[in-house]
Amino acid sequence: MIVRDPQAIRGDWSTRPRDALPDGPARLAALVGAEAGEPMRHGKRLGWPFPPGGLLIHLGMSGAWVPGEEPPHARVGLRFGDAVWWFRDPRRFGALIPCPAARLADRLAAGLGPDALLAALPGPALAARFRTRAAIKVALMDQGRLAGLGNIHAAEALFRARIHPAIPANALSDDQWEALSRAIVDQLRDAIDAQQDGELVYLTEGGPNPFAVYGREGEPCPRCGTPIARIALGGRSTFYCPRCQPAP
DNA sequence: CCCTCTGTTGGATT
DNA sequence: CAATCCAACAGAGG
Repeated sequence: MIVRDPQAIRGDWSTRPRDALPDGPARLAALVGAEAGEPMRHGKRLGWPFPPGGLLIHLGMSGAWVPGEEPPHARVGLRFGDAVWWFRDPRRFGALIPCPAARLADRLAAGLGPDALLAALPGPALAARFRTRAAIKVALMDQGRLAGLGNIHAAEALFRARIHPAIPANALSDDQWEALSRAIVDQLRDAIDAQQDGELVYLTEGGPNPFAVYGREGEPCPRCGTPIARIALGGRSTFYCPRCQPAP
């Protein structure tokens, strides 16, 4: 185990290096020699047992695990046999949280709604979790309502469902909830499939933009050709097609 | 070179 | 409540 940045090791789900665990490196070192168990996921969080210890992981905005030579911005390296896997995280919002194996599952799900893929909800159940006047796009990104959608996949799911991102969540029709329920699952499944035989991880890693509307302001909608629009919702850029996703 | 803007997350503040 | 700011850093553009 190699710790390049002790502040990547946190005591709780925090995006801030200042919330580093004081004895973080020692707590991580306690995992050395343990046999890895089956990793678990809930929303954007990971839990990885190394009984009797374990590790909770959040990649933040820019975190990734990469094998091989030490990359720039390496925070922690874990050795598995001959291979070293590096936690690389330029923006330092990612967190590695030591946690007893017995507590992993609880802490993994604490404060989160159901996982958008593992516990996908049919339309009516989805609607029940979104009784708010907040814009549907903002509500979709609230991990306490539904866990797993961030800025990119919330926008992409709304495009698939043909729903304008600024519509108040509690104003959607039954048909729209049904469409959104399917769109969320389809979006996440397709995104995961694309990553398994490609490397479409982040927009900034070079290569073409793999998304239908995200990051495509002014470009033609892939469905109707209308220029993609961009607005800010909840302080974040949101992309949509003004024709396929009509305003409320 | 310097300054400003933007960003894949999430929490606190206003 | 909804909008704004902030954390921390890099890259792009003026």
